[in-house]
Amino acid sequence: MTTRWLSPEEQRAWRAYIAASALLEDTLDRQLQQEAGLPHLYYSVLATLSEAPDRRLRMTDLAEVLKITRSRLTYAVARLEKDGAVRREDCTWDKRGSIAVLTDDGMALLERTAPGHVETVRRAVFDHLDREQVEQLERICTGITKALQGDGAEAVTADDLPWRRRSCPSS
Amino acid sequence: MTTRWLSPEEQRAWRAYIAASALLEDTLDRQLQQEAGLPHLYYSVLATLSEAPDRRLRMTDLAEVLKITRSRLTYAVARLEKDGAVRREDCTWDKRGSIAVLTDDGMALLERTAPGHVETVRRAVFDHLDREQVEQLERICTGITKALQGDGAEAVTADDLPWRRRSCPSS
DNA sequence: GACACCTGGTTCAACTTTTAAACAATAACT
DNA sequence: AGTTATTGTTTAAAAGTTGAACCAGGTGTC
Repeated sequence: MTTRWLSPEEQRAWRAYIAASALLEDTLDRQLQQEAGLPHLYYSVLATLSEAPDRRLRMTDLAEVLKITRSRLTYAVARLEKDGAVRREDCTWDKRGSIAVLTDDGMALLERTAPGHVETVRRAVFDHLDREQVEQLERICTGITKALQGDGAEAVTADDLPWRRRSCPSS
Repeated sequence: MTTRWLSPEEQRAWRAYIAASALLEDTLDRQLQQEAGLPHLYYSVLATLSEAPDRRLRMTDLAEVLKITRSRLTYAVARLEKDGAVRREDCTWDKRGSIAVLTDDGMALLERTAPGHVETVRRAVFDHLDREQVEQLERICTGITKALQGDGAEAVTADDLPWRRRSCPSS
């Protein structure tokens, strides 16, 4: 089968994306490293936990939301635990399980550093987007995620989690 | 000053972006590692060189286009040189300079692996975007880049390079 | 031209992260 | 009961990243 190359417009968009994402990730990493002493991924772990019911999430769920491997997450949480921002608890209804819990210290760190982070994100991204573009950005990214997530899977975002199977044996 | 938090729409868009970019970078890395034996960044080095006039670019220019530090680039090019995909040449009109040149082997590698890469990008991104969205994506990303690039700087993309100062002493 | 200062690029050592594979424990299915 | 699948961690190796230090060469000034 002959290759379906990118059209010139697509190429431009793709290059713009590559540049922007590299620059953005770099900026976020530096800003957070500076202010919170954490790389972006680690901050995301805390942020995700902070919004979860009861500030706790099972490792696999957390990994799924963040789109990283469990192995990578184990490493990250180990460090966050050492920093005192996260604590691990055993899962009572599934003895294999391990639950990451945001500590008060972690919450405090988050609250202390969130404003700076949000400001960075805003300046980098949202300050120059109109309503329409914000909406498009979401749609575009959701589409990408869906495409990459194996088509059978439902979209998994933080919002889905409170009702997910592993969260709690409420049934 | 009170924090300008993200609106719910912005939050959704931001989370969608975080998820998509993590997943995308991961996918590209794996696909390219598999097919070309290179991570995405390294592939981008080759791709950028392949489009430069005479398939060569000064290190600083290359770093600027790719939005990475010179240090990081030195490391990357060192490996690519060891692989035989890139060769370094001395810059004749500026004796400090070092020029990265895409070798024939590098070009061959690129040509061999480009179809698979493009196919991945297409499936992940462009297959589910319409014309309008492609255009928006470019605009959004260009805006981000501009915002992060220090406002004084002109946008630097591969397209600008043939005419850039360091490329050639044609003046 | 001598001086100071700026740039291009590399090197180094420390560190962090990532990966993949293997593993133990537990759950779930048949 | 006996597989098979999942959860989460561990391990060792490799890779990548960083920042600072550094050299060599350019640029500008007086």
